[in-house]
Amino acid sequence: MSEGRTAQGETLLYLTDEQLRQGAEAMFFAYRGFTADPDRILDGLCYGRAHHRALHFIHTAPGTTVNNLLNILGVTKQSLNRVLRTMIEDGLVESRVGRVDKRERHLYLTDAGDTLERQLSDAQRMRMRAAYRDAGPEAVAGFRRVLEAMMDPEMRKQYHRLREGRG
Amino acid sequence: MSEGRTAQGETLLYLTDEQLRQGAEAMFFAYRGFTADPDRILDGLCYGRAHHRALHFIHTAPGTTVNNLLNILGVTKQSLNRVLRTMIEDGLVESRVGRVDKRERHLYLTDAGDTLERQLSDAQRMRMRAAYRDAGPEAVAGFRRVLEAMMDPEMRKQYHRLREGRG
DNA sequence: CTTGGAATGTCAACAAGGCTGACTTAAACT
DNA sequence: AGTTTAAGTCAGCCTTGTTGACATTCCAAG
Repeated sequence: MSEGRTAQGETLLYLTDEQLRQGAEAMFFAYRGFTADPDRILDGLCYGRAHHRALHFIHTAPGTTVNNLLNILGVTKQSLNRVLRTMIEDGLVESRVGRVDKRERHLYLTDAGDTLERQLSDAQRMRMRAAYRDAGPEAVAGFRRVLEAMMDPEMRKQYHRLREGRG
Repeated sequence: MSEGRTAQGETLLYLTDEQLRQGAEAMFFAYRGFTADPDRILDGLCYGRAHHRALHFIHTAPGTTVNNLLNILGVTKQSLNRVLRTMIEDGLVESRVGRVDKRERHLYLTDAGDTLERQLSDAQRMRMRAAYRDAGPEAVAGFRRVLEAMMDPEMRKQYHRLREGRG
């Protein structure tokens, strides 16, 4: 099992414990880079990574309900409510009572919220664009394939749901 | 700039803002999966993700100094010291005074520490192994290439330094 | 019409794990 | 001898996650 060999004796180098360990380290270091630029921007403001995540997914799925956002982010409503409330107070997010079901709140970005979201995402995308360009299209395809395989099934559903109705 | 076209007019689909946005979402959801299994194990014990990270890198680089570990993890010594102290008290980590420079402390896993590290890493690797197998070797190579391109230069150095003297 | 359940919001308390700043100790360097 | 460096410690703060309890509002089924 820790040999990385099939019954046929064919060596699957990329499945050795050592390779997997290096993959985990790459994931760790890369995620740090992934979040570094938005984090730096948010440092000055009184916001954090949690605010960025909420902004991102409200931008992606405008009009989403609080419950839906909860499932996407995987946090408790109390935790989300804290960041959401400050952003509503600060005029970045608008919460509209649902028309069909008035219990639900639908979330939208205001112009100010859109501006901040754009700023954060631009910073993040700049790094990703450079990484994608360095690695090339085939590598990017593989990157996406492995990431998707690594998700929990629940999260994979969310991921695909978000992609519907876009490109 | 948000068109994803070169000066030659060649469309680089994988560099559109929309593709990059989806990549960011994939990264977010995948990282959740990446940490989910060890987190579940640590839930029962009185440890967290920070302990896992320390265990992992002490395992990877036995005899590392505190300062070195600090740089790898990218946290303050106070933050690291908190998790390190509990694990030393609990007999998972051993701190030996340096022979050449007695100011330094060199960190090693005890047998108990190695056992826990193994347990956590096995859980994490099981998911990665499945993801790697699903995606295939070429995808894995691309995955690694993009992750590496995404790191901060400082972290990329650390990453390579760790790989030296291994496979 | 009433009642049960669902969606949301809120309050309080707590924990993990980051951070800063100040300070000590011991060892090493110059 | 004086300065710098590695490590550890204490105190306090912030963000962001957690539970649990409870209020409100509304839909829908009986």
